[in-house]
Amino acid sequence: MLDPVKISKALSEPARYKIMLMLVNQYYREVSQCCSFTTEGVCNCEIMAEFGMIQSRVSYHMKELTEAGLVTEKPCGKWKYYIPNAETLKNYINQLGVDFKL
Amino acid sequence: MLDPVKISKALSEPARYKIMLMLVNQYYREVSQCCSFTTEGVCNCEIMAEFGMIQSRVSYHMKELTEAGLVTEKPCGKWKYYIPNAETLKNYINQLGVDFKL
DNA sequence: TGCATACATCAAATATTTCTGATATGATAA
DNA sequence: TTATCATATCAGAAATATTTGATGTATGCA
Repeated sequence: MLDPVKISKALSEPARYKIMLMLVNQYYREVSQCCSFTTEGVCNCEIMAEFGMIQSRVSYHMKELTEAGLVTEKPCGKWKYYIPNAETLKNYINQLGVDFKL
Repeated sequence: MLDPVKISKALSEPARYKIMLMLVNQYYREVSQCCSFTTEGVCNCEIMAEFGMIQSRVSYHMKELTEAGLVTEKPCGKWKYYIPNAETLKNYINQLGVDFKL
């Protein structure tokens, strides 16, 4: 099911942790920076701008986060929006509690 | 203070996660396998035996766990016992909750 | 249609982590 | 003391992860 080692690894990269923080804080806004209509989620190009990262690097990290289940992708035309997956984070925390008897 | 990225990294290695599970489940026993008296904690050689790992490999991983604050060392003669640090795990979980607004 | 934009993917380079065997340190016991 | 045992540390090898630039794919617009 949920693999706490895999999620730990996804969170263990500083750039990825920062991206997760950004997603959590900005994923719901009135007006998106890219699409001309209201939407939720943060797109690739916003992450590039925020951290000064090149496009392929952002893509790589978003794939890692998505494969760990920490992020959900929402394509929107030629853009792609990312939404943090609170369920996975909750399950991860819960699993740690069970595994380590907290 | 507490660095969630560092703790994630410590937990992101399969061998280390398994060692943490072992520590949590065995750190308090009536009779130690190594010392001739009752003690708490699991020693290096028990971890070696449990997972079939060589000594330097166990030492390496225990150092990583200790430096992340996940384990506390308790020297006992020529042995060294490791005790899981529940406080760090709790703080880690708490920090994730704050950071990701759970 | 052709062009521009956004993101994905690839291969190569670089960086980092993990593993191993050798050796060092420190404690115990004869 | 000397021998032995448990653990630490080191240097090199091996394995993995990350970064980059080039190229591919798909969408939207003129």
